[in-house]
Formats: sequence, structure tokens, C-alpha cells
Amino acid sequence: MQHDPMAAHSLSSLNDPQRVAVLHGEGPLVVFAGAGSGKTRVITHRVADLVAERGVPPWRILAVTFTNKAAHEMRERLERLVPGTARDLAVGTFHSICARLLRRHHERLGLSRDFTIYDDADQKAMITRILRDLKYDDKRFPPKSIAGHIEKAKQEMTSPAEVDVGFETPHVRAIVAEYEKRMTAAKALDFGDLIYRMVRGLEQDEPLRRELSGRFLHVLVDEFQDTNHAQLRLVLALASQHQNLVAVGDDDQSIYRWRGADRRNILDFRAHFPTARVVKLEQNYRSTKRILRAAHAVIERAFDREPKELWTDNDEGALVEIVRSPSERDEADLVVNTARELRRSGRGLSALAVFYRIHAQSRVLEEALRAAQIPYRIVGGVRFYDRAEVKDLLAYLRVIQSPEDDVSLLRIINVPARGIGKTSVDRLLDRAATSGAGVWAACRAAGSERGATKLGEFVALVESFRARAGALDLATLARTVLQETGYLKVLHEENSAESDARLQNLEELLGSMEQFLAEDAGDAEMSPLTRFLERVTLETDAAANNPDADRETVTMMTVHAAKGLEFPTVVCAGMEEQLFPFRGLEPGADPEELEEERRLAYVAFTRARERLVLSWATTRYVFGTLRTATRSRFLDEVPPSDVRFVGSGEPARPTYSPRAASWVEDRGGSRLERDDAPPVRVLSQGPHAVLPGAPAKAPTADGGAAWRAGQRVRHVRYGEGKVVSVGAESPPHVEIDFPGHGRKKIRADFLDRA
DNA sequence: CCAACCGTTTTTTTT
DNA sequence: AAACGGTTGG
Repeated sequence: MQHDPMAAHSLSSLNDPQRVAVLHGEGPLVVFAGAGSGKTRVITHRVADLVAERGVPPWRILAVTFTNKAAHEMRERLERLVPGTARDLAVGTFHSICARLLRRHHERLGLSRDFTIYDDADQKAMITRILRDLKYDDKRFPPKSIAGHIEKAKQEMTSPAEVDVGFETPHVRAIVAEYEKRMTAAKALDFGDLIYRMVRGLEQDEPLRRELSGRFLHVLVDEFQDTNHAQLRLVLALASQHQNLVAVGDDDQSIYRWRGADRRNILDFRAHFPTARVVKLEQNYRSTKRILRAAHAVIERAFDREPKELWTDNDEGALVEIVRSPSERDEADLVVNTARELRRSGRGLSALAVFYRIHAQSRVLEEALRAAQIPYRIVGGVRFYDRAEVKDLLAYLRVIQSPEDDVSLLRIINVPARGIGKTSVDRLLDRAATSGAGVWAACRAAGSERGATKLGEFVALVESFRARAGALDLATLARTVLQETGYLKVLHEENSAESDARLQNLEELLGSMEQFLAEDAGDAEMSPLTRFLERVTLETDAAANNPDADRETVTMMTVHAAKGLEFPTVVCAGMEEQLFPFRGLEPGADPEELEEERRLAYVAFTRARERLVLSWATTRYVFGTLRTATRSRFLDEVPPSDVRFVGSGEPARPTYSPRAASWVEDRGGSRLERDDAPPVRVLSQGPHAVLPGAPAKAPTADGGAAWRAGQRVRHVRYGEGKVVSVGAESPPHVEIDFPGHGRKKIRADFLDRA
């Protein structure tokens, strides 16, 4: 292959360990890549080098990423480094790669070519129906926990038929066996199946393993610390022939244990591959020295890590701020003030990210930002593809693709209402359960009988769609469905703010179909319909398709969503015990839980480039009741010489105890100095400023009459809306129609006149 | 078959 | 605080 000037230039910009990782030849390699150490550069440059310098065809390189966003980014970066090659690179998440391989080799794996992928909600619906048919109490056997057992078994590569859950085992096994049976009948695979089936196929079908592991000359896996056992087995099988496996990750940033991720996969890499080369990337290019010291102080207290310490040539930087607020409202004001500061200084709002441990914390922050008219954006949260109308349309398309898909069929059988009510559906379900032939077969049988006109019409409707599906393009087919089912008509007739929002969402979905068709490269093996459905089930990370990602806004997200990102200024909100760390505090708790919280804090701190603000509030509403909080232990671990305490956020007379490797607080017996002492209540601005025990703000504060239908009102969270009805309860509630949010029942003293 | 009403639950993180 | 699920009454 000829010399690529771009690649050559890039090599000289790499540091020594980075260059070793990029130029590493054959054989296994594990790269411990600390936060901000240029990990993505190493992976993309390595791929580029393999293609441009070593002449490896891109389709013979497999790159596994953690998110779809990361997969897209890698493709884009490779395209820039070595134009014309990115299209052929085999890159994707574990799930998308397995889905692709399972389809390509469906026949020998005993799968239908156009299998459907069930997400968690579909899986739950399936289990719920099984419980009903098998007459199990869904209180005693919660569908979520059954789903958990199934998921866990597949992650650990044990047959779901062998789940062991203690004394309930026989019942759970019966349910799981029925689940597997019906999934097969429905031609559906759940998320766990995608990996589990592929691994089983590879391990049991030697020719297949030879074919695939022969194809992939090089296998690279990013975020290796977050792989689970099944994923490890997959990687081992795919790399079995050439043994050119590169595992990149950071055990300190392993934050998905709860989802089956096992840090041992990266820590014990050398046990799997005794000849593996080990590279550690420890130079950090992102943060100031102070920020790194703060992060290191937290992570060095973790047990059982791969020894390493980040260092940087960057400046010492500003002190880390630890801010104490009397309430979460005041904490939100801190965020508002920080945003205003950045706007004033010309840095802009996009320089600011706010992290929290759980989504529920975003509400107060949103209210404050809205009230201050500061634009913000939430990463994650409610997903587009989770909205009811979107799921309805997708369910229609899935039924058109394969009517055996019971879960989708039952979702749409009476949507929009077509006179197939609960009684009819129940009769149908009983019939299906008795015959064992699936719901669609039951529909067809029952639909042909007299007295079941509605059902017959429904069957005819679906069949007419199926007949036309091949001739119509995806978007036209979807439009036809919306029209001929009357779905659009019903929404138009409803003519409310909510129905408008739904129509808009459907319009957006149709738009994304058209875009998909335009960009689509085509695939001889799969129809566009199949591929589109697969994509929307697998590409659920909100960041992947965010149109306004670079708008000038504050960004807010959970710490999990922040992994891999960086911002000039980071505010970590809610640094309190029982919130962050959230778990692992109960006496009998698994110590690993607290360890994971610690790594989560490390991830959060290391996102910051220049300024890190750690905020906590002495009181906070949890489940609508006021809770007194204590500072997070992680705050106490940051060296005080790197900290500026704001709002008496400092511990009372701290003494460092190197022995215990933690900050021990000497409260000197003075109750007044305690941080968890009753706070002096400072009233914050805004419509929520209500003294505890004081009468709620009168809804008629402007001296007018009580609330009445048709009135325009404003809510801090939902914006302007129109009163639909006024409740008689106390405290008074009002039902409001908010454009874009639908109908909400809101306590009247949380409203202002618009 | 629906709206209204009640008590209950939510809040970890998500491919 | 507000959404949700189940029940009941029209």
C-alpha cells in the first residue's frame, strides 16, 4: 500500500505508548486507556494504519463499540484518515454486529431471516401474557424479575432453561420455557438472544466459527471493561483464528456492573492471552492538574485496580469548588448562575455540563433554567421511539413484516379503536393459548366465523397491507397504514394539543424513514423495512441522532450518559450520601456496589477540562418529602489544598488520616458546626418559594376569580398551556393542556397566569 | 366501554 | 409531586 501522508503526519503527533498501540503488529494487545488519554485517536489511527499501511481490507477488520454514536464516529474519523474505506469497515455495537451476523447466517442457526428484535417493553409484554395464560400471579412473579433472570442467564451463557432462583425455580423455569417457546413462534429475539445465539452458533458450529474468525483478521473492542461474559466469549470466538485481538478500556471507568459487565474481562486479559502485550495510556490531555488530583484521590481508594496514575502537562488550573446549598432549589440557582457567568464571559452555554446521579434530579434544574430563560438540553431521558404513537406505527410495520409477532399484533389489534374490545381479545388469547398456534392464527380462524365481523375486517386490512408491502417504499407504506387504519383521522378529530404533538411525532418518524431510504446503501439480503425496524430497536441511544447537538445550550445528563464526553466546565449536582453514592450503603450491601459508585464519581470528575464544581444540598425533596442530607464521602476525599469551599461547604475541622486513607471529620462535639444540622432556610426566588407550613400561594393572587377552563396559564416545567378543567379537591388542582406535553393535572399553586 | 376515583409507586444507571 | 394501575360507577 502506498504511503499515506495523512497517516504519517498523525503518527508523529502520537506519544510513545499511543504509537506502540497503533503500530502493534500481530497478536493480542490490551490497552489500559485512562480518561482523556486519547483512546479514540489510538483506535481510529490503528484501524487507519492497518488499512493504509498494512493493506488490510476494511471489511476484514471488526471494530466493536459500546454505543451506536461511537460506531458512527469511528466510521467518520476513518473516512477522514483514509477516504473511501469507511463504508466497508465492520463496525458497530455488540448487538448490531450480532444482529447482522445472525441474519446473514440465519439458515444454519435455525432462525427466520426476518426475525424481529424485542426490546425490554416487548419482552415484558410477552412475559405478562404468559403469566396470564399459565395462571401465575404477576405479583408473585413480577415480569421484570422474570426478564431479569432470562437476561442474566443469557449473559452468563447458561441455558435459560436452567435458571436457578431458589425455591421458586420450578415455576420460573416453566415460565421461562414457555417464553422461549413463544419467542421462537413469534420469530423474535430479545437483546440477550442476539449475543447468546451468536456465541452458541460460533461455539457449536465449527465451520461457521472458522468462516467468521477467518474473515476477521483484526478484532478491536472498545470499552472492554463494560463487556459481559457472553460478549467476552463472542470476542474470543471471533478472534480465535488470527488471535489479533485488541482490547481497549479502563477498569476505573467500569460503570455497568448492574447490567452484567465484568471488570475481570479487562483485568484478566493477560490470563486469557499470556503473550498479550500491555500498553498503558496515562498521559491526560484533557484536564487541569487540580482536577486530576481530585479524581485520583477518589479512585485510588478503590480496591483491585490495575495500577496506573494519570498525569498531565496541563496547567495547575483553578481550584475545584465544593458548594453547599441549603436546598436543591438553591443548588439549581447555582447552576443558573454558573450558566449566566459563562454566557457573560463569552465562553457560551455549551461550555457547561451538569451531571446528576439519577434522572429525577433534572426536574428542579430544568425548572430553574426555564425560569431564567437559559436554553438547556437533556441527553437521555424519554426516548423518541418510546412514545406511544411511534410504537404503534412501528408495531403495524412489524406485523406487516411478520404477523406471527404476537406482541406487536396485540398492541395494534384495537388501535385505533375498531370494536375489538377486551372481551374479544381475551377470547382470542384463550383460543391462542389452547391451540398453541399464536394470536395471528387465532385471528384468522376467528375472523372467518360469523359474528366476528370486526376481527375479519382487521385480518383483511393487515393482509391487504402485506400484499402491498413489497411494492411500496417504507415511508409510503407507513403513510398508507396511518391513513387506512384511520389513525390519522382519529388524531385530527381529537384536535387537542396532545394530538397535535402526536401528529408531529409521526411526521418526524416518517421523515426519518425517508432519510433512511435516501442514505441507505442497500443490502441484497434484507429489505429496507427489516433494516429500518432493526435500526430503531437497536439505536436507542439518544445521543446518536440528536439534530441539535451543537446548539448553544447547557447540557444535562446522568453520569452514565456522560462517559466518553468532556466539557470545559462541569457541575456535579447532588453530591450527597444516599444519592451519590446512591447504593452500597446498607449494612449488608455488596461492597462492589459502592466501588461502582466510586468509579462513577471518577468518571464524572474526569469529564471536566478546566473547572469542576461539586455541589451538594443539605436538604432535598425525595418522593415529595423533605430529606436532610449529608455531604458525599467523595467530597471529603478531595485534597483540601485543591479545593475552594463555597457556602460553608467545607467539612468542620477536617483532619487527614493517611492510614484510613480518608478524611475523618472531627466535629468537636459542636452540634452547630455539623453540616447536617437543620439549615437556615433561605427563600429562593421563583414561584415555588413557599415556607414549609405556610399557606400555599393563593391561586388568585392577582385578585381575580378562581381558575376557569380556557384560561391561559404558565408552568415552569411545561411552559404555556390552556386550562381544560378545574378540580374540586384540596389543595386545588387544575387540568391543563400543554402543547407538546399533553394533558397534565397540576396543583394550582404551581401555576401562573400567562 | 369509558371516565373518574382511589391507593400505590416512583427513582439508578440502558445496549 | 405526579404518573400509574386497578377498580368502580355511569
